Amino acid sequence: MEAGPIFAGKGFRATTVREICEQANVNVASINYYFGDKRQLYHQTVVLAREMRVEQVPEPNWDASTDPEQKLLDFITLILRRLVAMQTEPWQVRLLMREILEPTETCKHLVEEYFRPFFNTLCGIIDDIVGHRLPEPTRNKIGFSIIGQCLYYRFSADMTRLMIEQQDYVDQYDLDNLAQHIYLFSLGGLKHYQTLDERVLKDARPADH
Amino acid sequence: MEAGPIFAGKGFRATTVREICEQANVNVASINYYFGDKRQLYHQTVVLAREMRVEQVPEPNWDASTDPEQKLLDFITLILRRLVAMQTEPWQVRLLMREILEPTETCKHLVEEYFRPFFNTLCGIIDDIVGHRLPEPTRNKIGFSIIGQCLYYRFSADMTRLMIEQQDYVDQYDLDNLAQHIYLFSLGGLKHYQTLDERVLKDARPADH
DNA sequence: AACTGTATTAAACACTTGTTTAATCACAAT
DNA sequence: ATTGTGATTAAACAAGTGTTTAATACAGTT
Repeated sequence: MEAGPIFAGKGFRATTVREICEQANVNVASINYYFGDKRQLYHQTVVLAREMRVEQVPEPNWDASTDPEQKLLDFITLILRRLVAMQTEPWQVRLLMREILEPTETCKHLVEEYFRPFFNTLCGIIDDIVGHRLPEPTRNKIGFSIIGQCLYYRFSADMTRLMIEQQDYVDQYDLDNLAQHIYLFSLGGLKHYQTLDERVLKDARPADH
Repeated sequence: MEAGPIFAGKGFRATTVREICEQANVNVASINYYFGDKRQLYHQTVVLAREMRVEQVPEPNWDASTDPEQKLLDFITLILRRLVAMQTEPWQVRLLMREILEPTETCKHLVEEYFRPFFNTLCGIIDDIVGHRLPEPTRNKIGFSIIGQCLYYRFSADMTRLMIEQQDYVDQYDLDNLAQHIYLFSLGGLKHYQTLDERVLKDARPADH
């Protein structure tokens, strides 16, 4: 499968079937013969990318005794490992990133099969740490805050590198360092909610007049 | 300038000069006559988009008495207003987003002229809240955590809408609601650093053996 | 050896792309 | 009225696009 890296690098539109076929040393007609058309090849490639990435970076195994804060750190590390590959960026990541940014039909499939259960796991961890059930929108937003921090280092990686010293990026933005930071920062945010949420929720929703 | 919305919607490559010219009711040769080629038109359009957006959403005016926590809330609101337009997404935002994700030469210009000073303002606010100077990499990462949370709701907006109930999105993810959440969450993260950073920094850097 | 179904190929097809050309137009200055 | 200059146009251009076709090659079966 030579299509992956090319789709990942240039997107669906900018990728030509001729380039793929040349890379794979097959005839231009092969894609239409085997996949129907270019679009279906793309769809198959995205699905494959997700499967490969999940396989490459498996989930941590927790048992009943694993405490929720450790789970949070593990989970953040998992996201960073899966979506935010550091030194070399595997094509699978960039391809999935494109789907998140500009969803095609393929993305619905990704959400149901992968993102939603993934997000639900995170929500469970949040509930465990806070100790009591937050209102669902609040809980979701906390989840998005954690994921958002992680995704930043993928989506904005190129720009971030333009912002800070090259050497700092190598030294201070490795995976464990980032995971540790996001963990600490998010734990702080969570604790803050834990102590404030009753008050805030009461204050934020006065009788609307 | 009819090129903006089209470039924003489909990207440089997928946009055709003929579509732009048709939209603008001018001849296909006009772009080459006025801008040289398609690429230079794109560059001009990005620069214009940034200028328009800054003008559309001006910075808040603070005085010496404004306390830093209020500044943080204002700043988060500013980012959300500028980059994460809610109901209707102006083309300027989507165009700038594309530059962040896949920087062209134009992006270097954006970083120096706009993003870097913007980020420095945020760093100043962080320093004020923490009360003492954090190590620069730590301080930067906190900044990226805050910006990352904001950008999430732009970059992943389409996907987020696939994840949660449509009605919840309308009710619970309006601009003020998000700003309030990101503010609270980030303030918690900051306070956590404020109390832990001396200890963490000592522990995290033992004699390397 | 003849047949069959699949795999592979070069070539052609129909269409779109960004850009260029050369002619025409508008209109102020002479 | 004529000239000159820049704006605007339809047409052409050359290169590239995804897809189709029809011919060929290659197995395995009868």
